[in-house]
Amino acid sequence: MNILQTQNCPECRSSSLVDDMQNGELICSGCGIVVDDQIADCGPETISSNLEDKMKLARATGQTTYSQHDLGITTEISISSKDFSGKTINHEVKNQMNHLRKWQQRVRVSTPKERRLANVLAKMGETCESLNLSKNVLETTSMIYRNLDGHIDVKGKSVVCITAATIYMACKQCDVVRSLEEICRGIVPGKDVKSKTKLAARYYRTMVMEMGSLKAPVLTMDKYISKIANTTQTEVRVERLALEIAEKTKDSSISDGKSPNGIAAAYLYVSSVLLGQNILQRDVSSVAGVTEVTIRNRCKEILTSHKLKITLRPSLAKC
DNA sequence: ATGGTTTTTACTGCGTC
DNA sequence: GACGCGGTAAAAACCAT
Repeated sequence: MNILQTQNCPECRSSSLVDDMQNGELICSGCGIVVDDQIADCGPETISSNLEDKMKLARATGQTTYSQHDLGITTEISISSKDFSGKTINHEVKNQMNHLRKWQQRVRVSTPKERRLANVLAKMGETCESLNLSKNVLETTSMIYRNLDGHIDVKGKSVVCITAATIYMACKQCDVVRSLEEICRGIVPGKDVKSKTKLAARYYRTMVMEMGSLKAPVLTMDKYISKIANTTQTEVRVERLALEIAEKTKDSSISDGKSPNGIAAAYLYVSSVLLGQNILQRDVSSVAGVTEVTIRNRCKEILTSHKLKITLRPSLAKC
């Protein structure tokens, strides 16, 4: 209960009016009469510090999502056979409700544009789930697609490839390392991945050109190194050394035009050898998706490129 | 379509266990 | 002999023009 100072009691002129929010009444604490009833509760939904209680007492979720075409704020007509007070609904009303529900579902996606949006967003949801991408990435993907709609003519473009290109961009924005091919494999498992990747790459280029490079940040080498290190379960100190060497050699031009995966794999391999933790070239190359030859070539470049003051094992020094 | 660059494939030999 | 590594040449893939 709160004491209100702005109003006086019409009976005793007392200024100590209190509101009983539970019953929606305004009461005079002097004479006890109800000054006003059915008053609106303008206060916070709940003062509980417990999240669970807050959720229970909340009037609405207060959350919208870009990953649904209607932002997730649609009205659903439930299939319950009881009304709000628990009384059973009679047969005639029930039929009417079924009819309403059917039409409500139809008008939710009314225009072809909305239908396409719903379709693409559903595909994005499925893909992010199968690729184990976080909700954050899905939301970013959805938002990028919505922004895209005005800039690029998505009509007639492959839903699968647009989805892949958008998720790829969202991953970059969220600092998640996923190659376009990985994403395409998640959408169309099995054959056809190559051609889909190619088309998705074309769409991605168009997107970057239209939306500007700020929307598509370039992933730094440390992200690639960490990803390979995590997948190969490399020791932390090896990863740390790899990151350190990468930092020292970042100014040299060894990474120009080379695949970042190969360079990251080489950094890790060099580090493991230096620390006496012999990771096999075969293992690190298969995780990085490059061949052993590529790793060897990158190793050579790393070791010869810079003034790295490192002592090499005789066998390594040869290269 | 073309030419340059990078990566892959396939093969080889060497050293170590 | 098996294994891991390093080297090489040719082919394939990629990319900018």
